[in-house]
Amino acid sequence: MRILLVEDDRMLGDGLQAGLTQAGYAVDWLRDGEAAVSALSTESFAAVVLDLGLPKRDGLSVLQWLRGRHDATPVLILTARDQLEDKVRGLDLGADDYVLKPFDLDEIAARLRALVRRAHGRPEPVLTAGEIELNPAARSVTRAGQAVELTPREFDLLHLLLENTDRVLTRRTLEEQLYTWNEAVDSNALEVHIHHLRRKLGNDLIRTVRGVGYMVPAGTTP
Amino acid sequence: MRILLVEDDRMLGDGLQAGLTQAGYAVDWLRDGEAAVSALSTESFAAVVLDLGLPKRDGLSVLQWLRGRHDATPVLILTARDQLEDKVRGLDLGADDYVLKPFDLDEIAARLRALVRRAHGRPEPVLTAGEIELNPAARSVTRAGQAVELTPREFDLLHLLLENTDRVLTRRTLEEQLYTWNEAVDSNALEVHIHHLRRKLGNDLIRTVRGVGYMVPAGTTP
DNA sequence: CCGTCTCTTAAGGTGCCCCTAAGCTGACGC
DNA sequence: GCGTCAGCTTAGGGGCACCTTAAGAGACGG
Repeated sequence: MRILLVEDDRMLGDGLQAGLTQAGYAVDWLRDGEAAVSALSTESFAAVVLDLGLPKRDGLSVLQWLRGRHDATPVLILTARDQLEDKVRGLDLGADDYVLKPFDLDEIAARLRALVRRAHGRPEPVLTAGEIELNPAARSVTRAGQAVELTPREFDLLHLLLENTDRVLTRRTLEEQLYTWNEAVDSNALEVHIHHLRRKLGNDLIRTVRGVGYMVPAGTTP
Repeated sequence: MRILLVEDDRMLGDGLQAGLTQAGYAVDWLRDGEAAVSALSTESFAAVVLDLGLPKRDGLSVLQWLRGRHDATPVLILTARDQLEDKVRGLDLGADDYVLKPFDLDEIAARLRALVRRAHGRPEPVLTAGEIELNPAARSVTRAGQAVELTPREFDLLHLLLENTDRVLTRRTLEEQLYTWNEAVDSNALEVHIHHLRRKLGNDLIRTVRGVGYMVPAGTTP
């Protein structure tokens, strides 16, 4: 289990590295924010232990950058007790947990374990097509990383299409799935929803197969 | 099971000692902070019941000293209702639980039991979402560092939601978890509790997913 | 036994979503 | 090039899910 430790204080860093190594982690120790960003952009870690006061690039900035590229690597923040403001801002920026100075090594190890378990334990299945991503658990959709708001019907319809990429779904099939039982619609409601989806997600995503139905091509944008 | 009681009030201390002894604990009762530090540095206890207003050395100071030497002995803090600030600081300093004056002996005994049990395993991590923090052990919630009082139902509901951030929980799921199979409520009780939570914690925390249920987004507020 | 706190129930209001419908556009066949 | 048809686009009204509020039932402690 490889983790990244970012801490500029020599004494603290040394102690943390020793302790975390003892706890069974493979620890990479860097001293400034820029090095951290560089490492995080090329390598993968099970978690990051991040001090806030860093040379060259602040810890919060590193965190923000990390989350900005949709990297969900668990981040444990080290902060002084009197800097509650930083703590709150860190959590807002997407930190997973924090530990106050002075540190308890056991506590840090325990929290790391919890973080890794939480992050690793449930990989949420995500459906993708081109730049579109759909997360069924969160009922959320993103386009090129940007969140897109869909209504329930729109979401269900897109969900169906993404579960059957590269396969044409007939209008009949779609309506049967969307409208349970007997509330069959006798209008062009389906077309309207397709239209709304295209407005929000781009015209290239859903292809019309004339006389049959609709299809979403798999893989990258065709 | 030996525990340390630190309380300067004669009446209170006497009552607590009697009650806790009755509950099956071996109780050492000390009257001031310095004596407590002295005892804690040489002896081992299954838990500490700590009043905050103490002669010679303040309770919080004792707690800080204890945690400073990486002693993970469970600490239950006794505090007056109007000193919420102390409570929050105590939890930040590593207290495991707190009880408000006036005390209920049964409650204290129960919490002690829970503390000791948990000490053998691992403390539950704090759940966070945005500026909200929930401490399952203490059953406490803070918003931007400020303590927020929740009723039991409200707390349980929030707990469920925070354990599943970024995942939509259906109304059905929530009701099944909140109300043990004996009785499913056939009203909008859930909606009312959601409403109350929003009043206390802000409207942005809990998102309605129409036709499905509720969800609290992890990390920053979208 | 009374006051307080909490939870449920119920009613009324509201905003959003979804269907409908009707006109429009582009494709295909002749 | 024109007719026809499938699908596209737009707008509006109605319904329903959810919100909000208030009050009574129940639990608990004094």
